[in-house]
Amino acid sequence: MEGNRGVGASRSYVLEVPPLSSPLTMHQMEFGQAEENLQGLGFMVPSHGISFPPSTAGLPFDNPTAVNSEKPASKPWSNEEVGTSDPKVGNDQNSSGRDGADSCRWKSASSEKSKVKVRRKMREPRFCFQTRSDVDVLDDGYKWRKYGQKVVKNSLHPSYYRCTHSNCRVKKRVERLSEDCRMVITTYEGRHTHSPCDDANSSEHEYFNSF
DNA sequence: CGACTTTGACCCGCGC
DNA sequence: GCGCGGGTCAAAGTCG
Repeated sequence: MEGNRGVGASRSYVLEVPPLSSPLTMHQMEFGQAEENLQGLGFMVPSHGISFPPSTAGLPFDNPTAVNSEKPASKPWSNEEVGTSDPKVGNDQNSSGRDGADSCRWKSASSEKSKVKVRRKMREPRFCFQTRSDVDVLDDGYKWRKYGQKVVKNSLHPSYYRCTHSNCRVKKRVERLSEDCRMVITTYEGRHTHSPCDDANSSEHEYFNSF
């Protein structure tokens, strides 16, 4: 797309994933420590109640290497509501969100459309960060189901994932930089309504639940 | 057989 | 208003 469609306030980070030790497993990582690292490094921990990179928070990385790296290509995600509409977003997400759409497809009735429009504008809070990894899908403790992939500009093949947990509408988008295939940009949208343990039985993931 | 992935089509928002 | 491009749907295919 030409113009930045409202380059959003999506937060972005760059994390370097150690090449070995399957970067995606949340192994023995000290999440608390990780968080400190993040903050110490200037990572922004949202203070307004949105889910910190839902599960991204404690990402499985020991050593985040860079900070606040803007996404290379402008991403169209206007994230204005990040700081303002969390509660609404949460409600929307839980009550009418896409699930509404699940039962009554949003492309059907015209009356629905108006709702949808509103909903569409009310984007979920988003977090994006970059990682250097050979694998696309980070094991953040949640279970994801791919629901789409598309070739877009400035990105090879962004994949779209949705949390498989019922009533959880969290989505994430995974894309690789065209310039550096090892760079993976993961964007989380929404907030988990359950703990990672519901999906993956790992005590480490309990940490995420605090967000 | 159920869960998941792939993929083409569709819809909508935004810039011009 | 039009066209482009991103995001999502859903049928079909694949896998365990």
